[in-house]
Amino acid sequence: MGIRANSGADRKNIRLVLTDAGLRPTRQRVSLAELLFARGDRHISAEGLHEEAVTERVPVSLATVYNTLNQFTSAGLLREVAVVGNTTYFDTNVGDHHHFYLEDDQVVFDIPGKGVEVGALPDAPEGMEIVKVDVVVHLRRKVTQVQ
Amino acid sequence: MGIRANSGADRKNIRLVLTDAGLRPTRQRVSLAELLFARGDRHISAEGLHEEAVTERVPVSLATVYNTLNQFTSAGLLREVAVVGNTTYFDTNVGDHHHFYLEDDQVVFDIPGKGVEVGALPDAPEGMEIVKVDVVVHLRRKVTQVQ
DNA sequence: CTGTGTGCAAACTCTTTGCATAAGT
DNA sequence: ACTTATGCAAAGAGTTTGCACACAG
Repeated sequence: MGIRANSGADRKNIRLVLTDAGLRPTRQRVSLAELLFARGDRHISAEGLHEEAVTERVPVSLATVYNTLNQFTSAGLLREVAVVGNTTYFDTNVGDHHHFYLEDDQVVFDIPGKGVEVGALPDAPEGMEIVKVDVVVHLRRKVTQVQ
Repeated sequence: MGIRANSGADRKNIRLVLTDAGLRPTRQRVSLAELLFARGDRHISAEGLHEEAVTERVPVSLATVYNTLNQFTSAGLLREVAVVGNTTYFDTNVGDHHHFYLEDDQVVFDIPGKGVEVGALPDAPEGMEIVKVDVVVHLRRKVTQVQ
């Protein structure tokens, strides 16, 4: 069912979840999972997570961060968030919910509460099935007149 | 108001629209606009448009295609479509509507008709305003059992 | 003629890959 | 021990940029 911060994202729990997902609980994967799931919902890029790992004295290479994020996503522990741009964001909240994208800062965050209701979903075309629905509300900082 | 194929996307019209947008109607820009707007709604990448231009004997460099697509987007003639991945897709339909993204083929197409209704939009956070809303319904080809 | 646009190649960013080394079970 | 993961550096996409030449008004 994924890793939830408030269910105690401690090492034991994390190792269990990784094992269940068919992923060896290596030092790097456990540490990255801790960083990712310790503080509840996060939206982070590979580069961002790597920097954080370096700061936290977790020895891990950028390539491994990419591998790990993709593996976690395949395992359903993370979800990729669609935004325009060349950077991929990963969301620790796997449930159905949607996102604000602040264009000025290139930052992603959850739309709080029941902010968006996607009404009737379209039927998937013949022979296809819906994998997920991403709603991204693009924001810009309001231009305030200087007085 | 943009360029609409069925309003006659001929050279005269295109030159006018470009001029109104503050863009000089150069050979390349007019030709690219023709390719983009000749056949109604399209979703195309820079690389794809460049290949098409080459096929159509329109002499234009890839860098110019990128420039042009970005300029058209700034001018409101195109709209960027949000999908995960490293390729940016541009949509000739600037109106409010949403997209299917076929993951297997990395192809974008419009959701036909009134397939999606985004209900109440969330309030933009303090000091910000909503620029646009992108809904992307990810599809996968249904796995059919071999018998 | 004057200023803007274009083409080319190089630079840049993000991401993936190949292979030797290290670590998990 | 055996297998899988990691790190490094290099390769690979996609995109942007700098500067000389070409073109539109």
